[in-house]
Amino acid sequence: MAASIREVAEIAGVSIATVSNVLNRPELVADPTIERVRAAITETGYVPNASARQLRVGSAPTINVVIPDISNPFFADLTSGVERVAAERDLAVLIASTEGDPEREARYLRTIVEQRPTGVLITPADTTHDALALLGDRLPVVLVDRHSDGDTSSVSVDDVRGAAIAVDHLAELGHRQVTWVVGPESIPQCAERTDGLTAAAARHDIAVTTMRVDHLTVAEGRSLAASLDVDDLPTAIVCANDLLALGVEFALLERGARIPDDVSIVGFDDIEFGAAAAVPLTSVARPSAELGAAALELLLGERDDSDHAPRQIRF
Amino acid sequence: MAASIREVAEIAGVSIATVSNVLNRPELVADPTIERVRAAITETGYVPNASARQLRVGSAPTINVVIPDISNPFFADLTSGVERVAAERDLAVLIASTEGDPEREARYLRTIVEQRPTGVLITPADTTHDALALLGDRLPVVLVDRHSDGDTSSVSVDDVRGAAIAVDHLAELGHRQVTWVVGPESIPQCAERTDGLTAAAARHDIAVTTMRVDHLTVAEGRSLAASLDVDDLPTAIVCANDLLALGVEFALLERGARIPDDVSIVGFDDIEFGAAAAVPLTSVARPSAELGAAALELLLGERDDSDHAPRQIRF
DNA sequence: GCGCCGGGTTGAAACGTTTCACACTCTAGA
DNA sequence: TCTAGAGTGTGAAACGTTTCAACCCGGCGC
Repeated sequence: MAASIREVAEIAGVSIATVSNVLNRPELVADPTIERVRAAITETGYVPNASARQLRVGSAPTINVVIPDISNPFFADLTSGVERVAAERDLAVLIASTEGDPEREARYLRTIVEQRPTGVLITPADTTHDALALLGDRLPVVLVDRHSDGDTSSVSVDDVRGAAIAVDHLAELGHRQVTWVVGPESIPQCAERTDGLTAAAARHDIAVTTMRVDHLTVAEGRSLAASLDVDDLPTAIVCANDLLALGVEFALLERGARIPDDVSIVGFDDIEFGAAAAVPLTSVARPSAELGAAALELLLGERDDSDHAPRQIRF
Repeated sequence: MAASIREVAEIAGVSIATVSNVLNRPELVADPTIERVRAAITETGYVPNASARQLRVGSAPTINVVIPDISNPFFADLTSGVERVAAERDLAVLIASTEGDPEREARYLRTIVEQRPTGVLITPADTTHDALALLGDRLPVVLVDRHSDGDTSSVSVDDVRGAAIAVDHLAELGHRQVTWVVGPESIPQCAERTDGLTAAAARHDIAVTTMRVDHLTVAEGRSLAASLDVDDLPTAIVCANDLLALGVEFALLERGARIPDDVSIVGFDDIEFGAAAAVPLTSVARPSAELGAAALELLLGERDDSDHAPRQIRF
């Protein structure tokens, strides 16, 4: 049905090799021939078949991005950083969202490996890295927003330091205690931020109360805040990300708390929604788009250098 | 480098056809043989090459979703509806975000056509449908959240009616005038809602003031609200989507307006963030996930029936 | 007049699958 | 004893590209 390179060649009166050359290395072809082939292409509405090309060439001009949650603006921003540098290199970016489900993640990775893309950027759903085992060393991979311990490259943020910044800030404002709202320790961000926060709190002699939630979402933040005694609030609440923080803030505002007079709320990621909230969220910014861009650049650089030493970049 | 079906066949002592059968139609193969082939597969770490398969079969087990803005929760939800039904059919869902840029959209569509996926779901960036011309009738396509005039199938929402619902609601509350905050008319949703709103307003004898923004984002909502006189607010503001509405709400709250006492704000889409806002947003709900699911089902149904009559579904 | 060069073009192999038609071996029934 | 048919397995073609080696041909230097 769809026109193939053979028909184009026939109409233009050349061989299929020449058609291929017109498409990929026009400098080898005489001008009038190029002309004729181009005409034949538009006449037939020919579109090259990517599968055939990839089969021959060995890999697809494609970057797959695997993230846990597409509705988290942090990941949306990250993706746009990836897309920016991909566009320069004529690579298409394909996004898959695992909803934090390791099984789904595995499914996606399996089909991705079958696809033989140029590379994969992944933020694994949890810390148990068997996800990577699936990829093996079959494909160039860079971990994004996860620090790796040496075998794979990664681009991440120094979350220990980030948490310290948050605490320093609160200490400066005179707080003597904070409540730390955090997700499961299997998410590395949570673990690192817990470390950074407790260390910094100890340094400033600040007391920490920890509350745990299952997911880093607005809804969980809300329901957690519902369990707080609004007449006996801590002076400061630090949340493991902005979604949580927004949830907490909304719920508390609703129940009549004044922010930041009664309680200071701090989040992580600095998403656009946070700045736009009723009481703009104080947040430890993380360079999401830069993170994505750097990850892809690292990936591409690594692919070109045969020198395969994995690198870890920290922001 | 990567093991191919040939090596597996050799190790298992069978032909490649048999390996292929083990993978795709195991009922044709004797149990002990299956066993042997499976062992060879794990031994070699064989992963089938999707390009080769697709080249042979003609299409990839893949659905491409093209949307204007991945950070709009409405589209994120829509996508998750698509993923749900895709998972049942063992199809992978790949998302591309055009950021409302028609040129980018064109680029994506070009590579998608080359990929020969099972189908494409698209919310075109603007109303001038040359995007579809690119696809031609090469691929099964369903328009999502856009109504089409007959040549292609589509799944959309009756926005005229939605706008009417909003106005009816306001009329019931006793409002005599509304301010309508809307994006460019080239976005069909905006146009339809404008129609529905003005018609319904006329019916209720309500005065409409229209204000126009360029993008349907929180940021635009904020800056628009900044231009309002906070001491002389309209009694009701209807915004073309929830992002705008949230922006307006946040900006007005910040400037001391009381909501809903001073002014009622109504949005469209009923995104999770809206419900979670300081003053929960009143919003005309739209079944985002259902929209996505229905679109994919329509697409698949159409592919199977050779009966090619395009259908338009309205929620 | 000869050999060489280089620009332009092409034939054919190769990429890794799926699938169709066919072949082989048994068993059961006539 | 012969045949039909079920149950397994296989050889080879086909999918649509890219690329390499080879070819053709006209012009140039000798």
